[in-house]
Amino acid sequence: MTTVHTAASAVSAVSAASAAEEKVDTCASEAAHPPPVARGGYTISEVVSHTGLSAHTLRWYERIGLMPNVSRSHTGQRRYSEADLGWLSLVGKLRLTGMPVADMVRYAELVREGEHTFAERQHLLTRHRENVRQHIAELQDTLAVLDFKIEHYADARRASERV
Amino acid sequence: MTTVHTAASAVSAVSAASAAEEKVDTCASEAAHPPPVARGGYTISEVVSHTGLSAHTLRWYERIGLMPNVSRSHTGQRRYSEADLGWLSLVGKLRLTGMPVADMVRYAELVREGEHTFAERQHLLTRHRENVRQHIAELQDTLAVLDFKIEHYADARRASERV
DNA sequence: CGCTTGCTTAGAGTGCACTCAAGGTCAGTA
DNA sequence: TACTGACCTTGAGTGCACTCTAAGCAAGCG
Repeated sequence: MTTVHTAASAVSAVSAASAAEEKVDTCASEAAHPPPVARGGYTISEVVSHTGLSAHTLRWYERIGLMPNVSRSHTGQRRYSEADLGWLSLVGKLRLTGMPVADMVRYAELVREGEHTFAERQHLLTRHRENVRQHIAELQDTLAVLDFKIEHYADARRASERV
Repeated sequence: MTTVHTAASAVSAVSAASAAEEKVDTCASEAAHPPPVARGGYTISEVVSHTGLSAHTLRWYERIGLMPNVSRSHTGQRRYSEADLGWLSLVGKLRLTGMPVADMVRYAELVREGEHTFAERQHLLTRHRENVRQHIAELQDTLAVLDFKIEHYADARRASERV
């Protein structure tokens, strides 16, 4: 039960939203089955059930600058946009692949700073991609060992049952 | 990210050594370059440089029951055997693939308890193998996103330079 | 009106996996 | 003999990523 246990599947549900990414059209239908956007965006509890992250974590992400510019209702409650969900999906992927929060915060800063940071963003992601590739190799290496050992135990058990 | 960042490359150095699984002959020349086994095993600092783990960590592994039965010199210093290095290599792999230390300790207990724990050992490793497989899938999912974004930044930069 | 539910904040607490500190023993060398 | 350096122990400290607490505000309902 390390960091990965809560909401792995839920986060991948969000990742579908991230494919859409940036330009979200704000002009959806207004009355029927009022989509969250008609009320100004998703509430925090909607985002919780959508992503599997806790409300605490969502607020904490905002506090540390990882989830900036979430808009508010007239009573100060958070209203998440589709773009916010897309960003959360990316953050979820980076998190699940072991990027430190500090690096994600740095990336978020770069995004806020505009297009002149493309080079650094590319560099940051490229570095992370290398880490991910290496980690995949380690995992596959381990998979081979696990296969071997599991087969070994299975063999030994079959042999002992036959006696 | 948790757990993965320190000493990743160094541990893979161990796995190379364990791949060899050198059956060291104890009857080597006594004076010249005495092999560690001739002195009763590897010292902790030799294991440190071999594995990339810190001496602190090696002692801590022993304290928590993850690295049992390390023999000692007549002055009480640790002497690691080849088998210990092999075990350490496995532990390194499990650790790099995110198995909680508690589970590794449990596995170590089962190994100590003997052959009647084969079923539970197999179960434990099988469960971990599933986690590893799922994690690989997540990593590859993320890799696709990273490729897409990196290419996007590269394109944008090429375009802006052409202007 | 009171109650519940759901949200707000800043700051403190938790769990994991180390990582270090303090004080000590022992072998080898000047 | 004095010193150096590698090793020993127990217990405390660190960094990360959450996770929870406490106190309070606002809306909806019987």
